[in-house]
Amino acid sequence: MENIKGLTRTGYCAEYDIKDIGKKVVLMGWVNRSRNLGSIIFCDMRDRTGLIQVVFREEKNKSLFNKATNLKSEYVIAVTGIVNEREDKNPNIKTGDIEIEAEELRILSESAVPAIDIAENTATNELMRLKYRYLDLRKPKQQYYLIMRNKVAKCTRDFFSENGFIEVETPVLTRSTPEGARDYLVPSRVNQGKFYALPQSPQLLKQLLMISGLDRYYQIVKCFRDEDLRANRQPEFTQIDLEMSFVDVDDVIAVNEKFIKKLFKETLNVDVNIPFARMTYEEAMNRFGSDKPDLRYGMELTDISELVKDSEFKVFSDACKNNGSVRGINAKGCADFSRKDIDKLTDFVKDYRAKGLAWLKVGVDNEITGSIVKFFDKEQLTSIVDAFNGEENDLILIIADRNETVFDSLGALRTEIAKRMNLADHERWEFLWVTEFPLLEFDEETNRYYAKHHPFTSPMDEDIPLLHTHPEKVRAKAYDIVLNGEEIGGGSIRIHDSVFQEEMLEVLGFTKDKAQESFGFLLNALKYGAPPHGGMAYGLDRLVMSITKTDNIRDVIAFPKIQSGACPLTDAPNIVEKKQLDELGICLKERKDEV
RNA sequence: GGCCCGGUAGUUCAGUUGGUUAGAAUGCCAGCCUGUCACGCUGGAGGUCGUGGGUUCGAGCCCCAUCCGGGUCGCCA
Repeated sequence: MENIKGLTRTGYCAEYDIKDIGKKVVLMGWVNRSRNLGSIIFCDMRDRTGLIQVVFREEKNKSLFNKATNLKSEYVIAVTGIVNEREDKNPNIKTGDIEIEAEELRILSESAVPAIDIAENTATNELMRLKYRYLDLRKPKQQYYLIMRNKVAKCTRDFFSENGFIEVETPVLTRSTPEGARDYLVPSRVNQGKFYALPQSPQLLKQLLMISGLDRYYQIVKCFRDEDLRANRQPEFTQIDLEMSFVDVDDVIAVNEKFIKKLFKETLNVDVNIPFARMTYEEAMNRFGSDKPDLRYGMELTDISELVKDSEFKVFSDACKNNGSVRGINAKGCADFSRKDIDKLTDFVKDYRAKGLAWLKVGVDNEITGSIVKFFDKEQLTSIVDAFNGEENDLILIIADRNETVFDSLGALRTEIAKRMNLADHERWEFLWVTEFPLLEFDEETNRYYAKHHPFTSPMDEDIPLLHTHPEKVRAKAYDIVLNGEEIGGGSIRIHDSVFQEEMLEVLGFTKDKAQESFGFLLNALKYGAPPHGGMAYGLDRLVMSITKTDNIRDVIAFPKIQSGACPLTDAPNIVEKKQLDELGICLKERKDEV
């Protein structure tokens, strides 16, 4: 192996073009591919900017040529040479008009045969890719994700700095607070038997910063939640977190629309129109069965409860009687779905606790067929189909159940069918604010109310009188920002009155003592002149996913974890030395498989 | 914890009703080749078919259990 003594890189591989012909250059990078034709070798060299072809000719320099015959995939090399125009150009790569006529070659580092394909574009299984993540990240596509993520972070810092926000770091070793996700715990050596918790978000600390008078805070910050992983959920993820003093809902929304506008201009050169559409939670649920509707396509829900509440079809009439409803969607042009297809959709909605899926097809001459025709006369069927604006070749899918189940399953079904029929225009960016979320949710298992957002969210002023009489009807000053059917962020105006905050905790079932024990530091702080304040947090990873159009969160994280929460590269989590446990005063229970 | 999909050569995959010595592409090794660009041509090496058990004359294929990966429901204030 050789060193780079005396060599200074003149530029990146893909930075050169036809204008540089005749220049002497020094390049460093990886061997993407080498093609040996016998007396001439073409070597594609790669760095993070792309590829450039290097030529070695036996007739020109025998010893240099012989050295080049040793080049293999992923060797690291330094090449000195002259930029030449190619005899045969390659329009498929950026530097296809030129090549480097090699004058010197140094092999800086050899490579074992790569465990995964880098130059090939094969879809290697993810476990392998993550185990060799440093190789996987050599792929241009993977580098694109990280480069885009950096652009988002840079633009975020630029925007919030320019708008008077101050970036403040909050602790990673903090305390566990009740409510919310499961905490990651860190044992304290100095205080044995006590634990830090990693933050699920810096929520309370940023409120304290408002009380401190920082006025506007932001932070790009890691958050941790010990819950099961999903395609868009990692146990550690990054938030763009912000908080503002002396604001109400519209103020927070206005600043964030400006931010998003700048972000999309600078990352994708896309002009988004502001202000964004707004919709209340109630409207979103009624029209789309979801609090994060994708507005790139229609297929809205239709409520036919009134039409069928007295029908002889028990499934429909019972649902209406039991405070539920009968609703459906019209899958335009899907009448060619087979029974098997529809059975699969039925299984699909069962995942969302729906007990079944009723369907009607509109055929030639408006002939109506389907699973429920025998329960209705012709006139009734026509009125149902009309309610859906059903036309020839439409498939109408109906669910009768508790409202919650109806919305969950139809909302998911709408998304599923849109995916199957490719209804979404992938070039469109549909932003939406969903507002007026319910403040509380009742949990039947524990028989109490939980904060839907978090316990520090302010109710809407006009709903405060309902807090003790009809808690479920109280709406919150909470808002989510939705992009193409994905929730990319959310926030709320917070309670800034300590007495009212205590009252809220009481509604949530906290005794005075328990509230003081858990949130005493906040309740105390609120007594010392807390300004009205509110804020937002974006899921940075999800935002980058949207911008880069990937549906896998692992793509936008350099070293992500697999579904079990493990890191195949470092083998974390792992066992530790007994000595470490002793110092922490921790002794492990025997594992079942060791008993 | 439930449900669905997957696990066969270094990698990506095929493998018929259960039937001879488990195939292909790519990668790798050797040789040839002066304009390739997924270079080409010739030859070669490379497999506990995730693991364990069962059914059978015979299992990559069927059955049971189990492990691993992905998706999803629950969960994620």
